[in-house]
Amino acid sequence: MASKAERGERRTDALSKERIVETAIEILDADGEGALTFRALTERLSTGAGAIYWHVANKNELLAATTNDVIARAMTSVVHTKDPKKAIRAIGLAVFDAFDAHPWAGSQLSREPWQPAVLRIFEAIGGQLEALGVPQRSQFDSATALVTYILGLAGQYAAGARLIAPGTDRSAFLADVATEWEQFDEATYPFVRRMAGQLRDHDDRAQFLAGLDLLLTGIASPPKTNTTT
Amino acid sequence: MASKAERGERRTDALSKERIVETAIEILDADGEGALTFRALTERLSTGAGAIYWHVANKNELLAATTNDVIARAMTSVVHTKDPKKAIRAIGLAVFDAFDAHPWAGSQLSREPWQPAVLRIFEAIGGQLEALGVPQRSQFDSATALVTYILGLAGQYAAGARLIAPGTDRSAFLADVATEWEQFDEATYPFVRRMAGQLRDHDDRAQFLAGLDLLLTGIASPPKTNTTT
DNA sequence: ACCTGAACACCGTTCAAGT
DNA sequence: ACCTGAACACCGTTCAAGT
Repeated sequence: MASKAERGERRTDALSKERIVETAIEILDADGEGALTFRALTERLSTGAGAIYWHVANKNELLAATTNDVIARAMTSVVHTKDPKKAIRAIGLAVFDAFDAHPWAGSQLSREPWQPAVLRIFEAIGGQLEALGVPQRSQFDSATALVTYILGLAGQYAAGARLIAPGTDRSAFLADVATEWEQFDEATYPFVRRMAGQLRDHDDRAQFLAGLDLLLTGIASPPKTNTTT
Repeated sequence: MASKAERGERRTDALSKERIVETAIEILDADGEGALTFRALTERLSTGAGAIYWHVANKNELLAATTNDVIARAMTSVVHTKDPKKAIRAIGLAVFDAFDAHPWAGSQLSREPWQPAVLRIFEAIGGQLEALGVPQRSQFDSATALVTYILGLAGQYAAGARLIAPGTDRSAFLADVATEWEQFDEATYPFVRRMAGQLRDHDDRAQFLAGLDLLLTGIASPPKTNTTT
């Protein structure tokens, strides 16, 4: 009655959805979105295309699974706090760091926001709003605004990763763009020109947090009653 | 010495980048992102693939051009106001309406945020911050937060368009998702469950504006000085 | 039940050749 | 200078056939 597993004969290299997802993440991390093809995957797993399709419906499902993996891991790393603002900041930074490490996940998330991964972020953030003093009727808008902001960042990060060739110096890249900004026409792009210096020196993570804090400040402010007085 | 144009012999059907971009927008609007292929384009323009490559470097450039067209048109429709908050709201809504009418543009924009279209939005919004009383050193963070939020929305809208089959009833779709939300596990998704009703009834445009106002409130609030007192 | 791998339909892009 | 359209390399997906 002893199963194969009990006899220790389990093949550790057997194909499974987990192993496929894991390998896909390795390819995505190493060589980016464009490198994940079924051919690359079959070669790496030394199998045929049909074998992968036995475990996974199609490429979209595979990408969704990789993204969920990465986000789920990020969410479990969030330390719990009583302070709701700190908690939301911690969630935001965990997601930010996940996008920083896996920019392809940002691309996937901003393209398919109905994924479980997004719902998890939505739930985690929403759960803090009560403690923040946000009235029930405003909680949906507030949580959506926060998630939209985070997804916006996700897309930008993914785009950055596509643009900055792997191995290229980030600050050199920013300096190049800043120099472009400085050369724009003063009449039509005065603000962009003025911001060039700040673009060159800014820190993405700090800037993300600054924006998150702006939203949090707005959310925690008492709503304007434009009815009486 | 009279040119062809002066003699009125200009062929109105001559190929040009403008005509290619225009046709691409027609295809994208009618049948979505997936429908824009070089084959569909050559058929519609009754020409060869090489002819298109003569005017346009590649598909990415073509998509960037279509998006810029759509956003540029949206930006010119923005009515000018003295009130900086109203002005930023008007910009946001113009962009929102553009994504509503052309969801594929949202997809493109959130994937390639270094495009001229984004810079135009960034400039238009940034130009209002001085009047809003935002200090110079905070303007970069504030403008970036607003643009990130708008790009986040862009991605979500594009995703929605991909998900909701053309011709499907939007409110029926939302009702389906809301019903799913109501059936989630109470222990792990209490917030999501509580929000199901609001999801069913919400208005995207109003919700977008609500989030924008949260950001604006945060931006207009005097910054916390955590040094003295 | 799970895997193999050739075959299919389709894609963006190139390029020798035409006008 | 501008256009034609066959050809190329590559993609996701299918499926008859194997174990």
